[in-house]
Amino acid sequence: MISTSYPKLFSENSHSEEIKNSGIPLAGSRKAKKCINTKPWTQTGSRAPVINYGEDENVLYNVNRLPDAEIRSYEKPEKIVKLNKEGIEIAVDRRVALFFQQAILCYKMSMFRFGASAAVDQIGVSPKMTLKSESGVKVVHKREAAHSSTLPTLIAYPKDGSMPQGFVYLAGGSSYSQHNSTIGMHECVNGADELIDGKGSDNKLRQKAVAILNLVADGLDPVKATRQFLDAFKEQVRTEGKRLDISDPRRHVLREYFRNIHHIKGATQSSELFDRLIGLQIGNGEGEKERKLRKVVYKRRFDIIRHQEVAECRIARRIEETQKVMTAREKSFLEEMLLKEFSEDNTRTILEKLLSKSAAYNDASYKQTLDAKDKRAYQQRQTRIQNLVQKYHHEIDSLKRDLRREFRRLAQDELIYRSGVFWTLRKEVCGWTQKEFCKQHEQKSGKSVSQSWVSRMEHGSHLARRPEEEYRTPLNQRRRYVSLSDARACASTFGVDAGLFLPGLFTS
DNA sequence: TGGAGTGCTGCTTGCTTAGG
DNA sequence: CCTAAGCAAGCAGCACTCCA
Repeated sequence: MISTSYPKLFSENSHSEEIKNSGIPLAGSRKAKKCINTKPWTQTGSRAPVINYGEDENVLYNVNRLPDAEIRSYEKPEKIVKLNKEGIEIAVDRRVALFFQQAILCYKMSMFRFGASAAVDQIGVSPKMTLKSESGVKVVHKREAAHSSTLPTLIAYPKDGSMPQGFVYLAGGSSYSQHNSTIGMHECVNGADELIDGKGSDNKLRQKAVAILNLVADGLDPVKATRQFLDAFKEQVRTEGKRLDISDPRRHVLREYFRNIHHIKGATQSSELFDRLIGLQIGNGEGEKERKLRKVVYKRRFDIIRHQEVAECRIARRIEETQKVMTAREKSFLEEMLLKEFSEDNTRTILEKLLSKSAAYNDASYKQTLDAKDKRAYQQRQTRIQNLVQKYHHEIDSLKRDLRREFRRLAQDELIYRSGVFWTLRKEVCGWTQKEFCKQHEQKSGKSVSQSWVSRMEHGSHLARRPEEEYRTPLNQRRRYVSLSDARACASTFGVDAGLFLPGLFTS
């Protein structure tokens, strides 16, 4: 079985300990982060939301150019909902995707009992939208920032009673930003959300979702859990809808929700939707090979997703620690400095996700598009950042050292993940011996490899057989790192998509 | 000054064999 | 029979020297 030869790296035990140790208690007041209509370098959260506003683009970008009749029509509930149709569709999609992600992160974390609290972070603010015509017809749409997640603030309580007040589960990582990103829509949409979610102890969706996650922590499969969640979601929408007056705009929102849920529910019957969410292409078939592939690869994928998230939180905590002594302005300068410092592809991706901020403004091509005023602002910031680096050079040097170590570790973990996938595919999915693989590999890729080569490829997938000091050959002779080009060539031999070997990126 | 030659080092890899 | 590790060959990169 997998467990006997699975490296410690991905064990549930080590994860839950680490998550607990870096857990931070719930903060008091709600913080909202602006992510559009600012300079690109101050766009906190610009990467987290899919869209900022849910309205139809034709209206959104023409608020001053619409005919009177159309403007007036947007006072009617059904038209308000139609205006936000796309936003609602994305919101429902994300609710399901984000629940699935949360389920993966909670899977087998039986050390914790989970609970929920109201959102304390909000990425994206939502100013009102005014539709106005030349003749003076004016309709104001009050917007509210609607969280896409049912459980933006998931609280974990260690069952051993060591932290009775609990802590925000995996706060600071990129999944946390995803769960706290919002879409700005007419207030009736958020109103409908509030009806569905409830406050946590009223047997509405939030409470039901937490209950499902607690089952997941005890071993319920995240895919099954997501299907259960969808059922609960649908049921809640139906119940709330029935209670509302026919003229209530929220009723129309709920009806639109219902249509979307019905649609997604169809998609969740097959495995393709879940494959896509964790970045796998297994194929649309539900045959024997696909079934087997899912059974073994999903577990690996869940593990690496959780593992990355824990690492991200650790990195986020380390950055926060350095920021503690700084003013708010200096804090944002520090983030920019890091984005610039770690600009190689792999580290940049991690940091961008983590800080919910795109570093594109540092690219030469972007700088050329700036007008004179913006260019000056950009330059000014660069000077200030340099001053910051001088002021805190001691703290910043130490932070950079630590981050480099973290990134190296992450890269290492990814290699171990790949070698695990290799072993799984050869043994569990294809049922080949190492020698058989050599034969197949030569036939399919033309590259001749030895049995030892295969053994070395798989070395990372199991724990060391003996204590390290007992080996006479160094590690680099026993292990071969699975490079991306290796992965591609081997994927074709196994007859699977090369994406299986790549780290699973979630809803990004 | 630059190119060829030399030896050192570290890394990868196939062959062989111990051990399950 | 299958897999992992020890051993050693082969190879690339590098510093260094020598010579035209």
